[in-house]
Amino acid sequence: MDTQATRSDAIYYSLRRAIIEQALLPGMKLPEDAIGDQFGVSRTSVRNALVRLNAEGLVDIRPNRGAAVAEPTLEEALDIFSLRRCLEREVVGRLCRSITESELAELEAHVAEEEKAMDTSGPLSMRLAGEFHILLAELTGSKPLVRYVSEIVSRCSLILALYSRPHSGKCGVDEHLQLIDALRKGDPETAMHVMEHHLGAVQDRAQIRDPGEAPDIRSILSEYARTA
Amino acid sequence: MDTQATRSDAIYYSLRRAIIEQALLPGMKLPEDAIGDQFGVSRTSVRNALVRLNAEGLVDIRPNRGAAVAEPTLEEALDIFSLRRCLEREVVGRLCRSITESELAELEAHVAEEEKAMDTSGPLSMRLAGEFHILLAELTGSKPLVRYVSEIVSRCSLILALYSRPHSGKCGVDEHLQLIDALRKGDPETAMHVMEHHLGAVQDRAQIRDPGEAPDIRSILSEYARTA
DNA sequence: CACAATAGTATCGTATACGATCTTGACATC
DNA sequence: GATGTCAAGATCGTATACGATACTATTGTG
Repeated sequence: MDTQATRSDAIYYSLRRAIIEQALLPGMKLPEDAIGDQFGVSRTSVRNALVRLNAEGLVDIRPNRGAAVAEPTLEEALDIFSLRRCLEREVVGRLCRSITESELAELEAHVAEEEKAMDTSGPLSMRLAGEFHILLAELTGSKPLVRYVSEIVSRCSLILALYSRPHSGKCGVDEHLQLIDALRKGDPETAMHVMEHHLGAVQDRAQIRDPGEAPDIRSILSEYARTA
Repeated sequence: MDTQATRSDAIYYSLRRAIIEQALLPGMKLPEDAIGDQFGVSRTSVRNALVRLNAEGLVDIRPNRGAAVAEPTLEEALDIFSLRRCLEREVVGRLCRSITESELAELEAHVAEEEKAMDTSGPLSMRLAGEFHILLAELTGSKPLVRYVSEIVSRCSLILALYSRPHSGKCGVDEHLQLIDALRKGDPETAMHVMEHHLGAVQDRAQIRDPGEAPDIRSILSEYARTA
């Protein structure tokens, strides 16, 4: 996982992480040259990565006008959250009748990491919060489901970047623990209800916020180029 | 819609259609050179298209070993159908409280086309059957939902190509009409039930089939190169 | 002074080229 | 006869180059 098979992959994962951690904010332009320079690769590899990010809705590509971090409208944001509910209900439903104690332990370990990261910087804890949901999806063993949940969760990060206020400290750790408890009991009704409540809470953080000015893309990506 | 903005787009849509209409069967190799030759473009544009198709699960790309039409395992197939139920339930639920009479007419017009195509070749009627579901998603007005349903429906075509028998004549036209009736009544319960039943019927066509031999990719694509 | 035309720059879309990796088939060896 | 080795060909990943398109700032005109 340290070095990817291809350079395109490396760029893809780096950009993805940069977007999810909100280092690259919605609306920010993503010029192929600048990114290529920063990562030390040609435009070809960058384009490949951008195409993929576009396919999963994290990046908008307008012909001959370049790529930019997607800016979901408020309307799209509501759709996406609605879809997320739909998908995560499916996840919870499947897990209730299949989850094992060791998998529950895995989830608890993840939440422990979340708690540890709560003190430190926002980006990490934001990413971990999302990855909890992706981990849930992975435990279903359904690759397509993982793909969709990953995608949706990423886009929700984007939405929170656009519409949420600075964001509250806890970031849902308690709710994650509640969910684990519900899964352990194996009762779909309560589990789904907890999930529903949790997602509602996440969504409720959405609120208008002004975009602010655009800093230099190279300085932002210098952090991400190292770990590519 | 006749000519796409970029060549990559043209290739993308052509390949996509070829896969959905089962001209390109699961497992078939997709060499960049051969496709580029056939469409009269360079590998660059073909690659771009293949990356996109890979992102939506229609094509597998293995590093340094080329692309091939995806071959969902039986297990993945079940997952995908389960996901499809989940998504289309969402679609139907939304439509029940928003659909207008003119939209219903639009659906009926589409089914009329399906009926007309029933006599002709399989590929067309198979594509139309899928597009009915995509049209449903479009009527929700939710772009993300359309994207996901399109993706899932395409992959279901792939699955039917792999696992279904020659395929029955009606192909669900009656069920589509039933669904429209249910939507007109605006009752979510019956509508979802009808949808559930319909998808169950589609899924039940799944059955093992042997892959057969691989014909020349150029001759298959000559048909699709014209309309690119 | 406001606004349209235009030249210059930045950025993208695509083709081509080259090295790297994988596949295939022949040959040698056990 | 089975298996391992290696060379030739096929195919891919990536860099680079060039024409096309969109953006920007300057200049000229009403």
